[in-house]
Amino acid sequence: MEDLKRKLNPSQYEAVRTMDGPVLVIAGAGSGKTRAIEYRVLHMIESGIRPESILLLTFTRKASHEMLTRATKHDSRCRRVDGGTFHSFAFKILKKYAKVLGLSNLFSILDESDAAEAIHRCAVKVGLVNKDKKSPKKDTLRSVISMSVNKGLSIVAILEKEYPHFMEFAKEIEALKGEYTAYKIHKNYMDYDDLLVYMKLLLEVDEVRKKLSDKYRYVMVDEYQDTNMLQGDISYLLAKEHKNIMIVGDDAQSIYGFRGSSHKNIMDFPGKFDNCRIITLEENYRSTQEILDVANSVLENMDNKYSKCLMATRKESVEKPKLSFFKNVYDEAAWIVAKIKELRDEGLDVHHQAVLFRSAYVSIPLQAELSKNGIQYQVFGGLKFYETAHVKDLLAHMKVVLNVKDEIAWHRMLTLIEGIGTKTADRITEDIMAKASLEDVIGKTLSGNDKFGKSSGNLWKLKAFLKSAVSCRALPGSLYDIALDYYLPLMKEKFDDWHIRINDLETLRQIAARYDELEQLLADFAIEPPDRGVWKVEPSAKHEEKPLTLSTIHSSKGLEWDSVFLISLVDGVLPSSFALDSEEDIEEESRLFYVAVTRAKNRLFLSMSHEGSRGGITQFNKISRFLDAPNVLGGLDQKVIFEPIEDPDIDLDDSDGIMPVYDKNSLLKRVTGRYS
DNA sequence: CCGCGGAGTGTTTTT
DNA sequence: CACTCCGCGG
Repeated sequence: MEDLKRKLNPSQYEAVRTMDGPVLVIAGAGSGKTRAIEYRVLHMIESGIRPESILLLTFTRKASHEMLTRATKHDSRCRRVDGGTFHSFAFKILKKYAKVLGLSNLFSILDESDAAEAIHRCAVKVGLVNKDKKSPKKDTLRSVISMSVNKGLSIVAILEKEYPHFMEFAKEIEALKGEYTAYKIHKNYMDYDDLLVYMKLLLEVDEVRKKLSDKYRYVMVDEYQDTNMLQGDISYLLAKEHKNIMIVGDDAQSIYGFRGSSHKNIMDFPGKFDNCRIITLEENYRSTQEILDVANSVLENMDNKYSKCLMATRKESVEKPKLSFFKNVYDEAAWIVAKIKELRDEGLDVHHQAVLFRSAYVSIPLQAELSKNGIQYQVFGGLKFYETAHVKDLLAHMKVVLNVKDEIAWHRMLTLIEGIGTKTADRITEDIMAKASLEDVIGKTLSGNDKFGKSSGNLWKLKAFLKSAVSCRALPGSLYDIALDYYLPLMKEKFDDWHIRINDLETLRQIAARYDELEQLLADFAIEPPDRGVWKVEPSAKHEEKPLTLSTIHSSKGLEWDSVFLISLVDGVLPSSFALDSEEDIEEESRLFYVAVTRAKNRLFLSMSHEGSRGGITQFNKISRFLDAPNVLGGLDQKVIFEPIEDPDIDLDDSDGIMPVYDKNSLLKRVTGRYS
């Protein structure tokens, strides 16, 4: 106990010691909330609480893993604490209890593009694919329906705010939403939202809720400012019986509004329970005051209600945050890489440094520069490799082995085959849907007669693949191997750049080989997708250096580094141009900036480049509006590294006075040896 | 009915 | 500028 008191400040200590009843912890950036949770888990277990009865819900799998690993170092029993994301927890529970809702516990998860595909199928059924009127596309429909589910608002309300020009389709989309829901139930599909919707529904069943409350006596939810209405409801329901719940969050770091999260959740929490204890962690242990000043002054400039002002506990300071301007992104990338190497040479390993950005695409020039310099890096956020067409193709071949009714997967597989288009694939899929098992599909649907016209000749390979797939359905690694054997020729047909794409499949192979259950592999891919692997650097990376982190700001949440580079601080990138017409959205962007800045412990480098290209033409980039304010700029050390200068060639004399050597025809002759 | 080629469009953040 | 949708030829 004395030990705890020494390791924690009074607020943290209070949070750790308060085990029973509802607790709200408002924790500013860098205030040691991870530490508080870590020690709270530890303290609970040492006080005799069974680790299995603790549930730790976090926003990303990375976060929960990190927390539990740290606690496990002190006490190995911490490993038995249950935790994960809301989605993965819901999946786990639904596997066990789906039958209570009348659903099958053998369901497949639809990721976003699968869901869009499914919605498209329903849209065709409902007649929402209009030729004359410009009807919304499948991705738009998916997004509207999902937002309406997550925010608990009507389709009309969502359209009003996000897609007013599609207002005339409101009734049809409302109908589509119903159709889509029915479709998923019928086909044993769940999309991401369903996991939460059905989890909540389950918790509303008294018997189930009591059972789960008996098991999970203590609930903790981290990053609560990023939960949406459904996740909030799930949290209340989980604690309804015993009220032992601690939520931790920071309204100034709410950055997932686009997904329906609301910092109102955190404000409303104390009202949901009597005698909710509120603990505030204010002191910042992470960053220097100079860095915090930048963060503070950006929030100051918003007309919002963040009362918090971060105060550093650290007194020493390394250097003032620096703002640098460059001519173009290549100069920016080159300077950053040079700086990273400089810091490394001073003894700061690259793995204590990170480069953060608003959108993944702005990191591409930097990635090129890093590879050129042989620096290992790892990218978080942005396009996931499991979302790429080739990975989805291959996974489809594994999905149908698990769930014969997965018509989206069947359809995907079939259209890969030459001679089979949408229509034929529809017909075959329909036939498959009437079969009870994979064996039936092989024996009946693919029985060899040519009821599917000229494409039938190409189906025998599929049949052969499925035959061998049946025999190794229990072994994800082997299934992967035979699926690749079958898919590789198709992939070479489909993609010119298959030799690059095959790297992702190799990653997939390594992952698949680690699983001994197909179902778990596929679920993890949908719900807790692995990050893209460490980028392999040419021949020999120097003695297995841990990689540099490149990350979207969203994915950097909760993490910290000694030195942070925040790049592309251009108005239209951060804040994103999508946010510009809504005050509310711009505020969220400013919180994003705040999150980014507060990741840095000692050094912060802000940068932008002036030469932008939008839609083909170059334009002059303006500095992010968040920086362009006296109180922010005042706290920065500014360097104009490359002024946006004119192209030096312009200063050369032009060709006046030099006689032409070629005309067009003689030039052609000179170059090609031919006259036109 | 497949598949190719041209036109057009919108381009973020994540489970 | 990459991807999707549409229209046409085979």
